[in-house]
Amino acid sequence: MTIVAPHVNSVNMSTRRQILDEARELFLESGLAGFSMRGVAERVGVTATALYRHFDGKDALLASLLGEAFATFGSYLGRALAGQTPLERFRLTGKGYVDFALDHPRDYALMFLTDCEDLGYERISEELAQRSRGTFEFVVDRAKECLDAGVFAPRDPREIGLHAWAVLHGLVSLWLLGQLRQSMDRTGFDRQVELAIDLIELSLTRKDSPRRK
Amino acid sequence: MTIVAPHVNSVNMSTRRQILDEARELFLESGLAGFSMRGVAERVGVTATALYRHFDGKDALLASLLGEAFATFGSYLGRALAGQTPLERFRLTGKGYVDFALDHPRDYALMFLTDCEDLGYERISEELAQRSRGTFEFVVDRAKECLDAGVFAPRDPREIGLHAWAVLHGLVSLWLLGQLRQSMDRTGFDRQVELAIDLIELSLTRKDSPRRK
DNA sequence: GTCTATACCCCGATAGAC
DNA sequence: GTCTATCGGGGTATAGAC
Repeated sequence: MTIVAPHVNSVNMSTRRQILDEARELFLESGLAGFSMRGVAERVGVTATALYRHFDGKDALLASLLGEAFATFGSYLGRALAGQTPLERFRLTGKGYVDFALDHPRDYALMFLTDCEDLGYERISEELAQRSRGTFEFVVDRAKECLDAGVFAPRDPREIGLHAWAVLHGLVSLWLLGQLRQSMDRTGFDRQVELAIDLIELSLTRKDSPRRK
Repeated sequence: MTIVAPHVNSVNMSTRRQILDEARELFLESGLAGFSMRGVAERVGVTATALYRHFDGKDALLASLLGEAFATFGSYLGRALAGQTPLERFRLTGKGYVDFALDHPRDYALMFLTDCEDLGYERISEELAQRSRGTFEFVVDRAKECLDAGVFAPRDPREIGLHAWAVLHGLVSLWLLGQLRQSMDRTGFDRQVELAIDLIELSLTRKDSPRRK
């Protein structure tokens, strides 16, 4: 536990901030594998042990980066609210999801491609878990909108949200992990994303009344 | 640079085999994070450096484990050929995929959840890349069967295969990485897998002639 | 050929001095 | 708050014993 002094001077504040900034930069450059306390310390200009006065350890530092990543992620999804119809907002949410993953691949990897136990943020701050749930709820809400409008055939909105999440996460992670590198280029991938969103919609829209779009 | 060992005598074979077995066991117990040359060596009863007489390094050792994993994976997919109709074989392929992932989570993680660059099997043996392509071709063939039978609406079979792969990979990887642990149990996950396969089928089957099943 | 011993450089983390 | 010193754990290259 860190006890904060009653008068937080600007020097302490900026040190923490500086560590965070250098940590982020190192992480973006080198990924999780190349991310080390010693590396961060060198950039900041202090010894590695000094970092432990500001963060509880490597995991805590990564958790802070993760928090920033989730904030950015939320803003990407939020753009979908500009859509004019429930279905368009649902589709734009998917777009935003993929855009975030491609714009911030390191962050995405930290958020969704790292084993929660592997480098132990199993008991990561409750604030993060909540933020994670929150973003999922956003997707579920988009699904509910479509259900209420009668665009989607009746189904559990959480099942819909999870399915859509799985489809796009699967595609994005295959791409980011290099599994598709030898069989398609970026253009081909973008087309596959389009197709995936189309197929999700196709499987969810009701067939009896063609009031879509 | 690389020492190729095409023909090895039986004495080497058994040592090599023993290393491989202990490596596999350690990997299954501890995962990639806990997998170390020193750990393997201790189990085998030799020093760590001795392993380098049999394998080019940690990556080469992991590549061998990966090869065995792909063999097992192939047998899981192959079961789908017992299906009576093209659509059933297509669906059974998906089942086999998920079954493999759940029965052999460590292997699955090594195959599909590890960055190809992270721990450098970027230029992994061509044999492995071919095996990987081969399993994908199996899925594509199942899609072709359905297309030829008129069960699926006309579409590029490779796009279908990739989509189905992405859906199940996404679902499985969210599960294996613990992303769903707090929101559903194993039963719920199994139901979601069923749903995912249903939705894939729904989005691919032709709507004009109901000659499915 | 196969192994051991040693060594070098990486890492996370702690204890205690200033 | 930051330092030095240090521990335990890694991958792997080299030298040399058998």
